[in-house]
Amino acid sequence: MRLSTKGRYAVTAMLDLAIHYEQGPVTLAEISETQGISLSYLEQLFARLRKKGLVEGLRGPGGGYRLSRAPDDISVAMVINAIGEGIDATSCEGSEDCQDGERCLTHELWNKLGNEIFNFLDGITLASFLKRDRVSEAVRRQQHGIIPITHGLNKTVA
Amino acid sequence: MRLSTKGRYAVTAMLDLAIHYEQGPVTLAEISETQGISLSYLEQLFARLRKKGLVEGLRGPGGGYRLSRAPDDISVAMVINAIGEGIDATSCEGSEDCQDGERCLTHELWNKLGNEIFNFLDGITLASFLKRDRVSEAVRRQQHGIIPITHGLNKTVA
DNA sequence: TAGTACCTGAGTAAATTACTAGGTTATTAT
DNA sequence: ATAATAACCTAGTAATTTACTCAGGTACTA
Repeated sequence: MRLSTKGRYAVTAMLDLAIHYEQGPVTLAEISETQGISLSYLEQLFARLRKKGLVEGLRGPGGGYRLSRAPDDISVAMVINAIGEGIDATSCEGSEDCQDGERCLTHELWNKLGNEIFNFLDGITLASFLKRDRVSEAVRRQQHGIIPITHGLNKTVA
Repeated sequence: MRLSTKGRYAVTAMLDLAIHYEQGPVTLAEISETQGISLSYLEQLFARLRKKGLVEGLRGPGGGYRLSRAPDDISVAMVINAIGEGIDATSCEGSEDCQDGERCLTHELWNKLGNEIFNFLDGITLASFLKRDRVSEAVRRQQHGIIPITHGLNKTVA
């Protein structure tokens, strides 16, 4: 699980496709211009998205890319996952490297957190991401019932 | 907002301190050995954690590091935020670079998502992270009431 | 006052990110 | 047919970040 600018590029580009869903395909040249991302870099990102079955490429004039599923059937987690192939895993997955019990524990715990973040992002689809009011409402609802946020750090994020 | 191996190093190291909370300080040499992280690298990470007021350093024999707050008062978000100083922000925060409306929209939307991830991680404290059963329960509760997870992607995460 | 451990900064190899260049296919409009 | 279009593919590369090393300091305490 990894979250960086690369993932943001992919998500914003996918949002572009989601906006123009059922309006025909969108060319990478258009996305490149609108979002200010290099064309060839986009091509590399979309090659991965295509291999994961998230988008379809249509060649020739009037061609471009379009989502292969409905916007409400593609989650942010799926996009980020498709991009960052190097799933990390940092060795230690049951066998070797794990000598003492404690190390295994923290690894397992971290994997748990990773899964939870993934599940969280998997609950946000491209469609819900566009209707921002709905998203923020849903997430606000999520926040209830768990450990309340007591620290005033929300300003310093990204 | 950024999530990488660096953040994991910091979180696992902080968990180590959380485990030995009220048992006196823990030396970086110990963490380095247990977790398999370079000592000097740890020192650099802890310098930042100290500047953010998350840990206290105690010099001299029998010294080491300890949490400056209780484990249930330090969130995963705070740790990750303390480490990754380069808050990203990728230009475009109201003024320049934003020419067309659409670009502004996606940027704003992305910032929204970033905040939501942060809030999510801010709800997970070092204490709750250790009591894993509690965490997973809390997160499971979170999952209810929002967009249900329909995709079976949980295996391929990190 | 010696030892332990924090602290600082400079440098560095490896990996990743973001991008460039130069092609080849496939499709469509003329 | 043919020319334009746009996906597709491959390789290389500068910039940045990550993870680490080295060499010193500084502060505390037994």
